[in-house]
Amino acid sequence: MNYKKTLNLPKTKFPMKANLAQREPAQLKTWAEDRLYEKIRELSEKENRTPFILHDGPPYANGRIHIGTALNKILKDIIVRSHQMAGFDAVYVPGWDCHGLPIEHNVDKELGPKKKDMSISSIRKQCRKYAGKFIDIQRKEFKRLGVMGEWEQPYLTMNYAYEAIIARECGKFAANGALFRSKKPIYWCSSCNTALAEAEIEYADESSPSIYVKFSVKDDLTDIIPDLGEKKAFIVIWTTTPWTIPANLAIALHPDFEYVAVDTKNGDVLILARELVQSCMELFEITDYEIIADIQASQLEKKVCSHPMYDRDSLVILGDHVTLEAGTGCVHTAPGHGREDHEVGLAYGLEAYSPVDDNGCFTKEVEDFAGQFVFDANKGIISALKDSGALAAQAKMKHSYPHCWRCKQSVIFRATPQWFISMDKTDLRKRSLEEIDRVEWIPKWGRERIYGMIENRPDWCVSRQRTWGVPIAVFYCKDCETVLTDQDTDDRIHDLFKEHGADIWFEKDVKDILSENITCASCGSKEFIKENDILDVWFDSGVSHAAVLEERPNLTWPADLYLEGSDQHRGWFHSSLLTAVGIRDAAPYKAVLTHGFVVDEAGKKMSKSVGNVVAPKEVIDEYGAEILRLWVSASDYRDDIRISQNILKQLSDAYRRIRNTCRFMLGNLSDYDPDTQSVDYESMTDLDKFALHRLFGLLKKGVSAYDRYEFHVIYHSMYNFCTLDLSSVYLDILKDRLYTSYSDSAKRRSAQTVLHIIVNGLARLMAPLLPFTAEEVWKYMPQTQDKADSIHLETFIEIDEKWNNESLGKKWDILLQVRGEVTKALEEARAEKRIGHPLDAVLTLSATDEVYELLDEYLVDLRDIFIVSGVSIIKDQALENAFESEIVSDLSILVQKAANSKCERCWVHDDSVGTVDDHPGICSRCYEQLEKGQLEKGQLEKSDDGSA
RNA sequence: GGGCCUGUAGCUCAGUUUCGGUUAGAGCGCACGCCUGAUAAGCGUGAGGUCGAUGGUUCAAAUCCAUCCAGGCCCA
Repeated sequence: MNYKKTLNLPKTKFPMKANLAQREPAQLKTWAEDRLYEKIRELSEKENRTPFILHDGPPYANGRIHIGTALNKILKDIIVRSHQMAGFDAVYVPGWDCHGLPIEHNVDKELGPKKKDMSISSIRKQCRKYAGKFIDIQRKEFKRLGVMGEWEQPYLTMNYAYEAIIARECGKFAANGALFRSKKPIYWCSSCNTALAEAEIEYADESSPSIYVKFSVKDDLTDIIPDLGEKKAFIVIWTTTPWTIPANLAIALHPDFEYVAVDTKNGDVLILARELVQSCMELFEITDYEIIADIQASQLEKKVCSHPMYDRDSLVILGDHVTLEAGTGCVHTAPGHGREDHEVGLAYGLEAYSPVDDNGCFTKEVEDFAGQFVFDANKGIISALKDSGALAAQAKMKHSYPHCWRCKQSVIFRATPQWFISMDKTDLRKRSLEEIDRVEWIPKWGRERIYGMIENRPDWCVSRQRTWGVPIAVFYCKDCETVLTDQDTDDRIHDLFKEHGADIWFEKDVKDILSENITCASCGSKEFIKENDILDVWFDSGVSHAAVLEERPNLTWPADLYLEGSDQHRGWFHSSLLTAVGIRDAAPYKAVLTHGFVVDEAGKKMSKSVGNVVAPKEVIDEYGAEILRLWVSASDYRDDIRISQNILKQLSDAYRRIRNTCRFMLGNLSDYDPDTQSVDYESMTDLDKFALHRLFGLLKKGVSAYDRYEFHVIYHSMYNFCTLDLSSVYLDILKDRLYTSYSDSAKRRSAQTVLHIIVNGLARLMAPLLPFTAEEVWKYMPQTQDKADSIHLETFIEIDEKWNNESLGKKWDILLQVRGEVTKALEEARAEKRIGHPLDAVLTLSATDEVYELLDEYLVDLRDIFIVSGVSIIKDQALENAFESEIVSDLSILVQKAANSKCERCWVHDDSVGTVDDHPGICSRCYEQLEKGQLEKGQLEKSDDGSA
């Protein structure tokens, strides 16, 4: 007889093969059709849940998503989902950053020469269209990752209402006095007649004049150079841009370098860095010289030199940017023509003097050279210096020089009027630093990072001479340049932008917007200039807290959490903090979480040229989004995280293991109704209680790990639970009970009750990490009265405190340790070919003390626990030829081949096999189950003899 | 060059903080074996680490200190 049919083997339609790449899109479609996200919102509202707001940092609407974007969005989704399941109302509004140079740049390229004939408005329309295209592309990609949110109502920084708020917030900075206009050097292309951004600069080698110039010191230096006598002291500078000499205002020395006075025996004493004396003297062709004094840079600070060409002073200042790599250690400083020059100049109150016009020609301020193109003027300037005796040496030098990306011409650095938000006029810096300490930074070092940046940053330059962005919507007085601050005007601008978008600014004249009776508060003038510069895009995204959190009724200000890569300490966290503190005097977030960057298996950054880039689409197509999510879940994202085929392969193996474990449990629940057939905790076997004890540990750990955003802890615990606690112990032991017991037996129902609790708890725990798989498991779980249509409408399982059974746990820890020794003993016997399957064996265990007591307590269960055909125990006696445990003291295990016949049904070797008349091939236990099982089903007519 | 961070088996992670303390753990992968009633599954056993390097403090260092190397982000 074939007894296999009499067993209760697992039965489920839950597919073993995940087929994620195909199944996921179908699942997404179903969720969308079922309006799952809306249902979650409705449920949350009905239950009046506490909101949890993760505010999305907007990705830039350009290009396809890369693996880093995927990481970021998946992390956000895990957090949103886990908070929803923890009982919050976790609304997620995704956003996009739409303005800015890269889009304008790409549109430029698409338009080509046509652009010249187009109006600002029509170029802006093209940019808007371009951004819209990539928003659609990225939205599809994000949705494909399983990220849930308000995809049909995202926030876009180019939405009219958003643009209106950008202008409004900027206006508030103008009103409170933080916004001011000042000159700052920027890259300028004289041939294209335009300002250039860093990203528009290409570097190429170029040959430039290299000159050394003597600046005579006006102040008396006899204190510093006692042997100076009647000789003249000069500070020598070096530069490769002679045309900036007319704009020289200072000479910078390094505060820590050693300087010396060199007597050149011709009446001059030259001051330069000690380390560079020799090389300079060779250059100057001076062979006879003598160092006559050591000088500290600080001794020269604020001394005054004469400009070598004009009747003007040049101040000696100190700066850390000075190097000894080339030159003299004394740096020619023209604050209008160099970034570092400008910054160090600010500290000494020097102006950004830049007597150069839009065409790159000197203005009329520059005697002798007015109207000359600066590069052409180099020659004349050099000869003028030579004539006046200020030129110490000249040469040519090849070096890397910035060029315009479009016309390839050399660019210049030139100070132009820019708009700034002051860090200090309104105590913005101080207040921001105070706010930083009210925010929770995760990991903790985030605080140091952003604190240092805010502490040291210069004023925020918010103006860009560009087209695609939101204008700095302010007017300033034509006569005195005072910024107009007028609430009515600001309100009107806001309303205009809200209705027409920011384009309106470029289409209207001053008089269209300003009412006629407005006068300058400072000088009474009625003439105003409409600013046409646009705002730094960091300002756009930086005010998202105002444009999104404050505007949408289902969101909160401040947000509970911002979550971005660690580059955003300089970026969005930073700009958001400044705009929020500047206007609202508080940080817009309660906590800030950062993640690292995705690197390759060797820890190197990804780059196209190296060829180590992993694209999300490829991973999704090959493995499924779920594997990408598992990768995010398994990694400690606070550091950089690695990805490679090898890692993905490993995760996909791990996924299969989790999936199969669930499948096996589902298979054993096919005939179980949780509503009517569940067994009370008190009536369960100890093994079942132990399984719940372990589940308790997993769930507690998992839920608290979600709370701390430590998802890799959940992944590892969950995975280890599946393999160690379930697969190799609980489920393995349970097989005999589940298969051989009759369907409705108490022992089987006890096991099924536990299995159902485990799948239920496990599926819910994994739902935020693996939303597709959790839903699939959910679908195949037994129906119950209160089971929601989707697992994502549920919360984490309610953890029953009585599952926590420490004393039982301790007993089973020992039993499992003994079991581990038993498997070793069995393996030894198997290697000696004495047995094959463990059920071929019977065991004799010798133990002492508490181990013996414990084994004695569980004696009848040991056969099941060890999955062998028989176990007997002896106390305090030696066993011949037995396996001696090295881990459990005084434990030895004798493995012998089972002598009894093997039951055809349960495969256990038992002495009752052959004693049942009608069924000579099976054991009495099986016969009993068979009988009860048949009775139950009413299938066995001849069993009504009263024996059952 | 500066600021912040990281480095533990081939891979993913524990252990490092606050308190230095047996032989540094787990799983995967790998090798070998068992089973064929989770079967494109399941079970078992085993081999893998000078804890990035060097120096120091200490009776004792993966853990504390210093320097260096490698890598990442942000500045310059």
